[in-house]
Amino acid sequence: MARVTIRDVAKRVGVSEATVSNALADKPIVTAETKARVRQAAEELGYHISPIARALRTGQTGTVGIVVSNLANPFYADILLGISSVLTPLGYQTIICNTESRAELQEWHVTHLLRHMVDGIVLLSYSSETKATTRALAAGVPLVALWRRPGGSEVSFVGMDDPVAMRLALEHLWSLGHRRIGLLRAHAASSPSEARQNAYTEYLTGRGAPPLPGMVAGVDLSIEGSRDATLQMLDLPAPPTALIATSDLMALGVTMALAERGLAMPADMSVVGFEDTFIAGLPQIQLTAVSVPRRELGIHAAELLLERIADSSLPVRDVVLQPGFRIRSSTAPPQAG
Amino acid sequence: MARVTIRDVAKRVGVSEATVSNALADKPIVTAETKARVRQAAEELGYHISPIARALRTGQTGTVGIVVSNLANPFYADILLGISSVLTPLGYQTIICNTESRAELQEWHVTHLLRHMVDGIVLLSYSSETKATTRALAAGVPLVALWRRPGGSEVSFVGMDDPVAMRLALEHLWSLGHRRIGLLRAHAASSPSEARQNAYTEYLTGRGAPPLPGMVAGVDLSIEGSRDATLQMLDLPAPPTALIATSDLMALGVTMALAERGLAMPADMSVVGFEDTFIAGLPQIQLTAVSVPRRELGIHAAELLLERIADSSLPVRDVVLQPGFRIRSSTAPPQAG
DNA sequence: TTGAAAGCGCTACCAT
DNA sequence: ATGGTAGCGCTTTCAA
Repeated sequence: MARVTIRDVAKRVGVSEATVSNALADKPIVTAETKARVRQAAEELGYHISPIARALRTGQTGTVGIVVSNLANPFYADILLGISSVLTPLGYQTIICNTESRAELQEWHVTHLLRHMVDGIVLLSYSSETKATTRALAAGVPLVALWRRPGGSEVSFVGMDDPVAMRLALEHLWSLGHRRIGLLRAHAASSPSEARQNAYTEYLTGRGAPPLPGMVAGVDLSIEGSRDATLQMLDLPAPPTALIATSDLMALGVTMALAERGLAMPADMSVVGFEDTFIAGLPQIQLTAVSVPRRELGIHAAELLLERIADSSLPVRDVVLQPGFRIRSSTAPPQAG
Repeated sequence: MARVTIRDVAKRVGVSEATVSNALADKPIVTAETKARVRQAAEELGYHISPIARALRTGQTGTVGIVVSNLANPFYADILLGISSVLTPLGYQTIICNTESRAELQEWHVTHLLRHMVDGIVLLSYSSETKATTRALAAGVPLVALWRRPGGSEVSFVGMDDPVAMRLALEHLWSLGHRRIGLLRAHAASSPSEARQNAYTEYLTGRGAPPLPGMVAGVDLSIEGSRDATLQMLDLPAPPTALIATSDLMALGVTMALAERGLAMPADMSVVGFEDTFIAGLPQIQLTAVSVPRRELGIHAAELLLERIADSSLPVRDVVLQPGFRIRSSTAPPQAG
């Protein structure tokens, strides 16, 4: 059961290993006839190239790493699906690494991916630039940041138009008559989170209703975190009549808090989510939400990465996708009084 | 920026490459003092082993493959977390492959994992034995099946005690007074699905209430599939008063169907789910469910795999974990009449 | 157009 | 206890 090597094929055809290599790589230098004979023999022997040996020689492994903050979040899972939908058909293996949003795990994973000589890395919701990413760039390994933009440097970026997304949510609520609108934003100091808050402040200020203190809460992405933040907001002297949560999971946290206080949604509180995963569409949830084109985000990230793997001298690029908006039944006009 | 190799370290310390290799592998043959000097030099130069070169030589890559039927299902995501929680700290890279439950993609992924010389493969909800898995075993690559048991052969298996799980659900419903209990099982002819149906039939028959025709539906794992099946059951002359869905997502499909028909849960229909993911616990869902120890399943699978990676002569083993049961508000006594 | 041979970085053997 | 060296399977000059 020993492995079939290029040598076996060469012997079988009666040519050199070099010729087999060139033939299988479909190099123009080899005669069509020789190519045919080589392919035939390879087929018969069940030969397949060893990516490992090839990698040692060329430095190209045919694998790409994906570093993701939370694999168990359906939102990220959908994005991953988008990524592999382009990478897998091309024969790339994807090494998915989960970081639990922990900086040291991010670092660890990127370091290990580099040792394994991945051809490129997608940083999905990566918190910030690190020594490891710097090393990646220095080693010429292309990086694509997705969803969050880590500060600085030579990385391509795929994201959503956050100001537009925020305005979509605000316009909906404003037109329903809401004036005290709270915001639950991601706690981490990431660019999308900040862009959203800026758009939020700008919008409300522009309409003469600048947000009151306590109306913006920075939370982690967990359901519990948003639940707690919501409970705090409900204790404000003039609590919000509507809440914008910048992820579906956060919105679920809001609904938990409301349930605990015996408040009804949307009667007592309107809630707008972000993402619009399948959860938002469940009959019991029916969350009005900004919808994020998850698969498309993944697809674009993969394409940007491939582009730079093919030619690393290409400049980095940014792709910004437009959000949609889906009105369901978690929003309504505020109660009189 | 050329890579630091073992040769550089050897030169620096003034020993041979062989000694460096042995020292870093902590082989007892090397003096403690030499080891110290080698480690020191490696540190100073920023040397790290090349897993690729090592793999070419030893056949061990330090990577394991995970083939999963649906990455976007939070249930499987949780299991993956369990797997990596043991593999990652040990320095293993995990290559996660999504198959969308498609046989040809399963085959494709296993084949590619073998070419990449993974040290072992976890088959998470793998549908059936294939040429690729046979090849894996022939090549001496250990396989662990998780959740579903693919027919035959030399694979370790980690699963749940399905008969017990089913009885937990039935006992709960029976004691509430339900007698017409429907079952939504996975459509595929997998062993757990069948074990559950057998336990179901046996339980009800043993109590003199064998399931009527149409009370068991085989569905795919999607929300829509279960919705459709539920609608059909509701059209039966004597529709069930309770439904057991063998996954949380299926249970959500049931609730969709109920919502469409204007039926209330649990008043008009009790529903028991399987899995008990975070979705089941949401205030709007509150699904009574058999709870599956997802992380533990993953952890055991990883351990079984490591065991056989370390010593492939070890016999395959099975691990069967016990389910829990969580009563929430999707179940109640049947309505009078 | 094809072949011979070097070498990617490492480990395992055999000497010393 | 340490060193020399072959070779894992492949690609890539360079020569023929």
